[in-house]
Amino acid sequence: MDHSARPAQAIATHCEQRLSACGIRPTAQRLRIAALLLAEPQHLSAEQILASMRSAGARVSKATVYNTLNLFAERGLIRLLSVARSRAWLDSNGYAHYHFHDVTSGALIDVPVPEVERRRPTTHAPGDEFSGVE
Amino acid sequence: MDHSARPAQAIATHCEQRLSACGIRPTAQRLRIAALLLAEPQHLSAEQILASMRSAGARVSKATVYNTLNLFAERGLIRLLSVARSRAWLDSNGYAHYHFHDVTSGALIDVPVPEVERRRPTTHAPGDEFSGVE
DNA sequence: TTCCTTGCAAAACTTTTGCATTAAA
DNA sequence: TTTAATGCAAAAGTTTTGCAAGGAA
Repeated sequence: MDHSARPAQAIATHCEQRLSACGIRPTAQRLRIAALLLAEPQHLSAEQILASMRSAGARVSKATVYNTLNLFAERGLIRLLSVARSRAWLDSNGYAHYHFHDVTSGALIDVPVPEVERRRPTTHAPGDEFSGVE
Repeated sequence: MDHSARPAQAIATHCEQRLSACGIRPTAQRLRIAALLLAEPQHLSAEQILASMRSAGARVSKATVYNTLNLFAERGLIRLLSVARSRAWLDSNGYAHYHFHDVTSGALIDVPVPEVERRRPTTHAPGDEFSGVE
């Protein structure tokens, strides 16, 4: 008898519901990728996902993994943990500050610490949306 | 008369001192890269630095830019703003948490919000060093 | 001279794209 | 059947590496 907290069938059903809720057709590959990412909180690179799926016997291509990840991120199902397409370097001896990531433009905006602490519920420009806190 | 806050000469001297303080020989290319990064807080990609230097008339190669940036980061002069060599994807509907980046192993560690709030001055494993807050 | 730095080109690696094939509604 | 998703391979983009040439101590 299987004593694991969440049987495979329950996970599959859960993933299917979440994909459908986002208007994503639940294909076999997408369900497997979703199961990996949504089963428990974790950070995976595209390469890790590909390797994991293949070692589990799934036939899947790099392109599909990237397509799927980008689709999931676009629909808000997952989040991308790297800010820019390329890496960014900055002076470490500057003032203490947070980074705000403008998801639309990809820009990275410095915000001084006091400003964040004091004005938590602040105003937004029209159309601004809250994406998440890193 | 030049009314800019920091004359070019002052910036150059300042950069030279900071490089020397880190045991980095202050060559022409390194000083130009340092001037870009240290003049004011900003985030630059390697490509932006290269383009900026070349449009300013400097003769510099990609390899030198990367070598220099990696050297600066290694010596603690600047910081790298992307966590992993590759991008990472994660479930956005997980619990609220921070990310701790293990600089040595490159691992990304989840830490629940309450744990951070309550135990700010916590213990460290021997050899752990504090790298910075993002 | 000796050691370190640089530039160039090629290699390694990550992500995207084009297109024929396959699977889902 | 009609549309959308997949796999493959090639392309595009980013970062690293090897090595000869150049510069500083």
